[in-house]
Amino acid sequence: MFTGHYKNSIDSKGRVSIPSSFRQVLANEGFDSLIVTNHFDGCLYAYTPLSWQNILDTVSNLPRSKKEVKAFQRVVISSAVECTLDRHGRILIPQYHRDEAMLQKDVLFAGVGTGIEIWSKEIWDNVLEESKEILASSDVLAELGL
Amino acid sequence: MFTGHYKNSIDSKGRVSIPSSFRQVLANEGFDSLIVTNHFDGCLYAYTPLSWQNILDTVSNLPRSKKEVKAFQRVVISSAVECTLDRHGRILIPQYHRDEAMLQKDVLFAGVGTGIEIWSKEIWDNVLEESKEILASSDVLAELGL
DNA sequence: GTATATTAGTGGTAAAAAGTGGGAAAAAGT
DNA sequence: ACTTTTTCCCACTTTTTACCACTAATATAC
Repeated sequence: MFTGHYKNSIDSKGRVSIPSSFRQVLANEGFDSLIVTNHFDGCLYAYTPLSWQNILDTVSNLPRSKKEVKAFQRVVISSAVECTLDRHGRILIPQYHRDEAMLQKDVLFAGVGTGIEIWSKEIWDNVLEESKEILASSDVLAELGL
Repeated sequence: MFTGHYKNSIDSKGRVSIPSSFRQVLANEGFDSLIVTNHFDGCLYAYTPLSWQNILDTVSNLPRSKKEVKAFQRVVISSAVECTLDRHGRILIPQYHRDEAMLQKDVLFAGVGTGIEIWSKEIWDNVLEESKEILASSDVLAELGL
């Protein structure tokens, strides 16, 4: 499970270090790569190879005639890249993903349990505030038993 | 069960001693670490590894498409860090948590049964007063069977 | 009541790990 | 065959972690 959040910086080649805590989670599962995809709300989302396979399996059993399925395939699946960690624990994020998520300098990695959200620091700050408000003004937590 | 409250001081590196009474509770359960998270009302909240695992399990079975679930993941899960006690019984509280809870010098640990609230002493004093007033001016307790 | 032993809490330093930047070799594309 | 892009490797800086020493407080023994 990925938890915690960390800020690292992306260099001119598009390389960023994966926070070491996340690398340990990966290593425990026996992996040395992440699947990075678009996440249609301003961030990128990184899956472990295992959890990505689950997504692929789920989708392949859905009817392509449904327009939402097609949309998912086009946005998420066709943007997915397997990024292998280099010997210092960095991945290379393709240009189109950097553009999509507006990654320029400070990159924020947020562990959200089964995966990792990848944000531009500035955008993350705003999203986090919004999220706090959502939690504060809602009884969902109680309903969920949290 | 964590009970009582204790004041310790945080140093420039972000280290604080966990009150020894709490350490004994942890040790009895066979643990030497706490999971520290945001508690979106001015304090931090520390779980035992066991009770934190329950939270994770609950959340990982919820649909990420719901906005409250995402909010919870972003605020709570992506703020969670496992803090291992050093040989003197201290934990290291990350900068972002210190900022969030405005921990500067005096840190107050309040045992609230299943977990521990971590407050800046000054804020705690106020919250405690407010809490007393809430109790004094309400019959909810009776309704709750207390 | 004083002295001694034990435990709790605090602060600093040195070693290790994590993160960052650049250059050379290899591969791909033209 | 040459240019451009990508990948791999090395060197450096910063941060983190582990270790050690000290003070204060509490409890125990005389």
